[in-house]
Amino acid sequence: MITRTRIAPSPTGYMHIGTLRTVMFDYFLARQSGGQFVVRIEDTDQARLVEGAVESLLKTFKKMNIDYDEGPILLAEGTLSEKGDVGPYTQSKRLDLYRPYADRLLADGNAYVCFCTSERLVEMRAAQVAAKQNPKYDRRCANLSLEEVKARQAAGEKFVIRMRIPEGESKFVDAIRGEISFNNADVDDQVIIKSDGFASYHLAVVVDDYLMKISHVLRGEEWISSTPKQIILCTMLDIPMPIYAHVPLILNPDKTKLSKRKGDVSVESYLSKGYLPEALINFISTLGYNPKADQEIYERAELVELFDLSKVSRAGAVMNIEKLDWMNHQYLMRLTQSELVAAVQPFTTLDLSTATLQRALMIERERVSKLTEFADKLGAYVGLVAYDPAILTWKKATAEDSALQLKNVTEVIGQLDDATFAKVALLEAAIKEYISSNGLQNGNVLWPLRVALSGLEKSASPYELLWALGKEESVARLQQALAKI
RNA sequence: GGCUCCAUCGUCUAAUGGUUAGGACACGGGCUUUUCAAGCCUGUAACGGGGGUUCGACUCCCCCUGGAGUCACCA
Repeated sequence: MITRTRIAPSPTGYMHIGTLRTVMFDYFLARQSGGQFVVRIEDTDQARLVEGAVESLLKTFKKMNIDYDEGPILLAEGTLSEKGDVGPYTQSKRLDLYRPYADRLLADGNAYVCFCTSERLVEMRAAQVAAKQNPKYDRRCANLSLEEVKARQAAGEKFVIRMRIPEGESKFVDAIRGEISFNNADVDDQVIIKSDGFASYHLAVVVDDYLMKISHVLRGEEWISSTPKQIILCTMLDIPMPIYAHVPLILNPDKTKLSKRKGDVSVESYLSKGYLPEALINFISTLGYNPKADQEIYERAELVELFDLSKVSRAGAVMNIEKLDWMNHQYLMRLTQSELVAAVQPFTTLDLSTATLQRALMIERERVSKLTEFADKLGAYVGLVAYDPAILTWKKATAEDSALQLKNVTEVIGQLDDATFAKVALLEAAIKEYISSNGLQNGNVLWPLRVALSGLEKSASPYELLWALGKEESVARLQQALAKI
C-alpha cells in the first residue's frame, strides 16, 4: 500500500494545534504504510500572505521533530527550497497548472464566467437572508452568451469563473465517519478562478491532489461541507477522488471550535509555555483517539504502529490542559540530565553550566509540569534568599532545640567525604544513621536542616539539597542559619 | 435559518448485542513522610430523552432534544 497523505498548512505563520494533530495523523499513516507524507503550502489568497510565514511553519516542523518526505524545506542558510518530484509544493507557484483545468470546465459547460461585483453579491445575500432564504449565488451570469462574455472581457470588466453545480446528489465515504451525502441543490456555484487570476482553494486542491497522486486527504471537520464541491470537480474533470478523512475539531472548554480568544491555539505558544515537543505530540495524538484502553504514554514508534484511522473518534474534543500538564510532567521525569539541561536552557537566564544547577534541575523537575516553572524553583540554589529565622524551628520543637540540632548536624555534615556527597542515597543513609544512632527524632533534625539549606518552608528534601549544593555551600548556609537563630 | 456532522463520568476516552459500564486527568479520603512534590491504596462521578428491533441493548434503526461546523473572489 502506497499512501500519500498531505497537510496543507495555510501560511499564516504559526501552526494551529489542530493542524498539528492532523499532521501527526498524516505522519502516522504514511510511516506505518511505507507511504509518503507530503507538505503543501496553500497560499492562493494573496491578501493573507505573511512575510516569513512559510519559514516559521517549517521551523515548527523541525522543532517538533516531524519529518516529511516531500514539500518545501528550509536550507541551512535560511532560504527556501523543496524536495520531491511532483512540485512545486507551493500553490502560488502552480498557477499555470490550474488554468487548463479551468478552461476545460468552461469548455464543457461545467463552469461559467461571472461578472457580478462583490457589492452586488453582498446585496444579493443580504436580501436572501432578509427573505429567510439560503444565501447562494443566483446564477445571473450562468447563461451569458459567448459573445457577451467576450465583449465584456474585452472591455476590461473584472470577472471570476464559477463552477456550475449539476443537479443530483454528491456522496463520499469518509474514512472516519462513513458515508456522507449532500443534495447538490444545497451547494453553491463556487468561484474556482478569482478575479486576480488565482485559482480558489477548491480547484487548486482537487488539481494538486490529483497531480501529486495524493491518496488520503486528512483535514479538519470544518471542511466537510465543502467536500461536495471538490468531489463534483473531480467528477467534472474525470479524475479519481482521494480518500477523505475529516478529523474532529479541538474545542474550547465551552465546546466551541478552539479559538485564540479562549486559549492558546498555536503550537508555538505551547512550546514557549514550556511544553516538551514529544509530550505535546503524545497529548494531541491521543486527543480524540485512543490506541489502547489503559495506556496514556506512548512512544512515537508505538503511535505509528498502532494508528488506525477508523478508530479516530467522531466527536470534537475539549483540550484538557490539566492532563497536558500531567503528561508533560511525565515526559520531564523521563529526560536524562543532559536532555533536561538542554530543554530548560531557553527558559532561564541563569547560568546552567554549573553542577549545582544541573543537579537542582534533576531535583526540582519533580515539582514542576512546565519548563517555565523552573525559573522560580532555581533561585534558591543560586543564592540563599533572606528568610524569617522563625521558620527554622519545626512545629513540634523549640528554637533552642533547633539551634542545637543544627549545630550538631553541621558538624556531622562537615565530616562527610566527597564520595558520600556524590549520591543522594548515600547522604540520606549517613544523616539517618546519625539520627538513629544518637536517638534523635527525624523532624527535630531534618526540618531545621532542610530550611537552613533552602531558606524555604516548602522544598525538596535535605538530602537532595545537600547533593545539589555540595559540601562547601551547604555548610556555609548552615552556619548562616546558626548565626540567625 | 438551510445543509452537514456529532452525543458514555466535570474533561479525554474503552466497550463493536450479554461487563458490578473499564482506564486516564482533575477532585475527595488513606498510607508513606521533616515540608512540598512524587509514589502507593482507595472513593465520588457517565450511557441526553422517547420509541422500536431482539431472549437481551451503551452498542442496530427511527424520532426528539441538545451541541457543533458550515453557508466568501479565506483557506
